[in-house]
Amino acid sequence: MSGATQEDVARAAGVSPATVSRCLNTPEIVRPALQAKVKAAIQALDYVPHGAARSLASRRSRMIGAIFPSLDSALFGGTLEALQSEVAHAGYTLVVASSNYDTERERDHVRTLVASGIDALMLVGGARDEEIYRTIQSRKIPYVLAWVAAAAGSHPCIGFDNAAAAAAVTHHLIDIGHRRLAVVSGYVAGNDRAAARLAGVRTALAARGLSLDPACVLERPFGVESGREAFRRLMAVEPRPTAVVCGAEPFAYGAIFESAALGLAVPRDVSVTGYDDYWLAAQIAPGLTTVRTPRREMGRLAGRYLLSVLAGKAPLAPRPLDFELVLRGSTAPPRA
Amino acid sequence: MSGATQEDVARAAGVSPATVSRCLNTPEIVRPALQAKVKAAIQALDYVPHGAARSLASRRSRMIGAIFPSLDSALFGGTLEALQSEVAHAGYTLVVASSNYDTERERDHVRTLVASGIDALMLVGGARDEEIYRTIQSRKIPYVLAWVAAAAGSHPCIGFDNAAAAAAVTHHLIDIGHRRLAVVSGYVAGNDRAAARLAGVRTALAARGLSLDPACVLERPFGVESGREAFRRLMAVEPRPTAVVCGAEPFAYGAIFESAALGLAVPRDVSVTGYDDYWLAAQIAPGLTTVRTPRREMGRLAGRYLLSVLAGKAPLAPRPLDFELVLRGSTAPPRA
DNA sequence: CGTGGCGATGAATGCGCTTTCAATAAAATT
DNA sequence: AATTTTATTGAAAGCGCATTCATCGCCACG
Repeated sequence: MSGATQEDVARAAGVSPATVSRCLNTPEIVRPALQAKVKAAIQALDYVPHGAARSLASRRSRMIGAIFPSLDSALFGGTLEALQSEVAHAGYTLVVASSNYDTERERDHVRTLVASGIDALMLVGGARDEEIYRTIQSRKIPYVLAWVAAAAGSHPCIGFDNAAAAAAVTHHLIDIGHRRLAVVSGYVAGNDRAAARLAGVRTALAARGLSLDPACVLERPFGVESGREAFRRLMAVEPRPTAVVCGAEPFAYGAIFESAALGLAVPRDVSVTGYDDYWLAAQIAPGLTTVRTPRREMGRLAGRYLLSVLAGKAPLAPRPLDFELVLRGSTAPPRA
Repeated sequence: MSGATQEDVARAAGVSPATVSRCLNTPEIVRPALQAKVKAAIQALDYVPHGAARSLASRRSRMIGAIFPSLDSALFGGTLEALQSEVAHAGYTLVVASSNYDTERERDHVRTLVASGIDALMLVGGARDEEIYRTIQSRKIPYVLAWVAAAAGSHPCIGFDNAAAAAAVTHHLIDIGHRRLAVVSGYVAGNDRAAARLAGVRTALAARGLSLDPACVLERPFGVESGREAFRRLMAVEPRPTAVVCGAEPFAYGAIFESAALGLAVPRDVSVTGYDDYWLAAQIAPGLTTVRTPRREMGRLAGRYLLSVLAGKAPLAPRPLDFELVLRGSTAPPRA
């Protein structure tokens, strides 16, 4: 009913359970003849090894956990898909959870995942309670932080430099003549990516002797609607900013859509930049100047990193990944 | 190191391991006094029950599996998020995999997930080898098919009627005067949602004595680029169709973007409809006439359904969920 | 003051598998 | 040909927990 056991297979194949186990785990040390018999028995009985029993005996669950701030947005889809594919390829199974950008919930999920026996864990970003890290480290569970290049406390990271990417966008705007910038950012509390991006803008401005008008920095929940609303508000600031740097792409789409509603032309009246480079950035009119983030790459490499730690290989020290500034039509010099 | 065991806790609390177990699983049958001591010991030792051992002894893993055709697209994000949230709320852990719209790979994942001991399983759609169903059923694993309302063989489904939704869109077009429709569809092989949608269009047309010109039915991989290319090709068909029904929303976005490139006006020169109603449908100009699908609802209810089966409660026979035809600016009567 | 009954606890068993460890057969060495 | 390796296999011991089953107080009741 609930499946044949190793012993059933052993009996059917006329060998010991140990041999069946070895056929599955270290086939190279069992004679081909026996192996064939065992394989046949497995087929005949439709034997599927019992995962829990395996985990218990071997102390490895072959499961890897991942907690994302959200599973709904397009943001992490690529990372998730790539991660899943990578670990599945190595025979691992992916356990996911969504923290909803909530540290409390993330903590609970870490607990649950650790209890469920995951062998390794991927988290997004580095901003969280030390307690969470302790929980993971005390169990000696390999982990990696995705979407950031460096986190306080030197945790292993697979990501890019969020601040540098935001700075690159900002420098571009300054280079083409903008002086009054505005920023639409995600909430920076508990979100070090958002914080780094905002900081990157500030750094870039400071390097040119400029700064952000506090009225021109808006924190909003992610979403196009937020982008529209924020853009509307920013366009009412006096003196009006000539460029709006969006810390997440949906804000930028919202800004561009709202500009039409406001009778403003992008980039003639105001420049807009995004952050991530989704497909829409290239399709929308005007095309969105943005920074392309290595979303899938992060999933792939995070998986690879964890797998190699699990395999006992010393993984390469993860280097920051590249981003790419993509110039399109949404940015232009400000009107004289 | 790898954590205290039940026995350690028992010793620390001066009780038997059995009592510790009961404190965790059936606290109502252990005296408050003892319970307090055990809880204290658990705290002190930072005891986390070993999931695999638990599963092995109890024959339940508290894990639920889900296999999606894709994890990257926005398509299933809402369903995934809702499902995860629902099962996590009940103390279950979600194991995901992506089949990449590939039946072979799906089969492998089912095997892996079953082996890893999931208690229940969610799949998308009903088009797959009987063998897969046998694998699941022989293990008596509760399962549910999402995104469809009914599948061959009367499997439990949580979804809406894809054909009816496509038919609703089609009837709308016919009602406002269209007679020459075109369809951009996903590959129908191995994708019963795509197939049902295409069939729904055909049914609706047939009900009015109309039919599809074979040259006006294009199957494409999902994506905006496909939509653009397909739209371009359809606009070259003679006589040119007056409306393009897209079986997936990205096709529709592609069509609308391409129409601008072609110098065609939507809906004046050609009407376009979508399928799913993403946020972009309401933001784009013209707004996209489409059908809103209950994406999150499906995840929530699929989770709830599986949980209630696991709890031994007879779940309500799942009824088809509602979709909603959303009329916006991308459809209008054809030019006379 | 004695007895049946019930609720709470402990002892013991086994879930299905991996993994030493010992045993055997085959191959290699002298 | 005798002996040492080496390559395979089997026997058996848990892995950490849930779960009977038996036990022991304790209270209600007689």
